[in-house]
Amino acid sequence: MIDIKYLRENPEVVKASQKGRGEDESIVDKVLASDELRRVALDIFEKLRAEQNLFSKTVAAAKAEERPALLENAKELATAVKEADNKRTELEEATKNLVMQLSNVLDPNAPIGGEADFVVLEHIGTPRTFDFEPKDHVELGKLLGAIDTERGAKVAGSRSYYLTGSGALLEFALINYAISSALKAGFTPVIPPVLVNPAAMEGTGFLGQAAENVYRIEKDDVYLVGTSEVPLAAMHMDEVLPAEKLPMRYAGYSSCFRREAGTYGKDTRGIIRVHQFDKVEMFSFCHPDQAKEEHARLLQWEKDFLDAMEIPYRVIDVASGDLGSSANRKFDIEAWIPTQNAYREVTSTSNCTEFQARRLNIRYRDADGTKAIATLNGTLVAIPRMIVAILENHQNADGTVNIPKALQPFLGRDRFELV
RNA sequence: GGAGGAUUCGCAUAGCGGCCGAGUGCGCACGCUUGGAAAGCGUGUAUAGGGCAACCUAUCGAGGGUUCAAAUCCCUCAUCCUCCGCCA
Repeated sequence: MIDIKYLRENPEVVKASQKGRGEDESIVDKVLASDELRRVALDIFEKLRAEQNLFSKTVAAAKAEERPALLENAKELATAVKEADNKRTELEEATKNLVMQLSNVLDPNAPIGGEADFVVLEHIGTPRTFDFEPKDHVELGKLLGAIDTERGAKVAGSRSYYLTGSGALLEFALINYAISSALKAGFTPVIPPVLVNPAAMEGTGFLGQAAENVYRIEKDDVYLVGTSEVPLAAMHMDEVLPAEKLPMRYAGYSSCFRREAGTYGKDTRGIIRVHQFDKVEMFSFCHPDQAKEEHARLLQWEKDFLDAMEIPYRVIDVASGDLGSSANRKFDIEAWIPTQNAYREVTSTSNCTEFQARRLNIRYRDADGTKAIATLNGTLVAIPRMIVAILENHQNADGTVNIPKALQPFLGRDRFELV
């Protein structure tokens, strides 16, 4: 949610931002108009209410026999107050509904354009040249007894899979490596709830344009999270955090559930795009003045992870039209996938500035009072895609796969063998 | 699933339908006292909105209702605690 005061003072900036995202800029004027009406209604209500409060006091002070006369007109006043109150509430809601439609104000450095207009910031590592025909992760997964998509489909439907043997062990190793590096970086490890209430889902902004991709358990009115960003962000909902404790960094490990609506025919083979996967997510509550620096740090930790996995990748600055509504800037890391001859997204980090915190009512307190905090998130490791990248990049001609050095201590060996 | 109890200012508690935005204790901040500290004493100590300001308005788990007036009465819901049942 955008700060209405900021919007009042900088309508042109917000309009330009909406335009840059390819979103409706006329909302800005609608908000301003609605806000004006709201303030008038608020003023009317407050004056009437003040009158009523004052009157009530005179009633209280009056003698018993004088009261009936005093109460004569009081009912009318009470009705007027109630009416004004309803009007005020109505306009407050209308204004809020409009404000909620606005996306976060873009970082001036974010590239403007659609999905294809990202800017490549850097390439790290060199894609390997194979002296044999590389196999894709589905084939390798079968040879290693690591991934079983056929039985996944049988039991759970499309985009489902089993990780077995080496695959399961690889997940544990990745998680353990991720958590131990997060600990070194000062993160608090968290295993959050993955079943959350509407307030948490709504507050983190996943019931807006992303609602189609969220699983909902209607009977109990709860949602399955698509990322632990949701329970991590909502963890401090309605709280005031002390400024000296910032940044507060959490590394959440959880399953993630995604309906993948509207992706029919896209990445249908293998485990690049699935309905359920595990992920370690970094989340930071920080001082708004520190958000940019924190964003750079999250990106660096993501890069460190890819470096440790010895996988070539590139970093892209995601274009305005492809940002989530909460993010004002987003960097994706794309790993080289040999059999696709392409870089594919494996991790992503977003700076949500105070946008998300305002919805969730999370503030920090310093000497000057309380203000909205900044929130940032970034993927440390999303299991299936990392498995794809590791298998495909580190495969040998016979189908065995070399294990990156960083993971060897967690697996007790240096190679995955055929089954 | 059933039966009770609770939810008030950072924490602990008090609170008769009007004098309660709310008392007390602790904590915290500032001041006095002291060679310095502790103790003691004094003062202050919520958030949000509107207004240039004085000030006004809202908020006692949430949402409704009764009333001229609700922390206080009624209804619904949420969370927590205790007991019973059930399952691990």
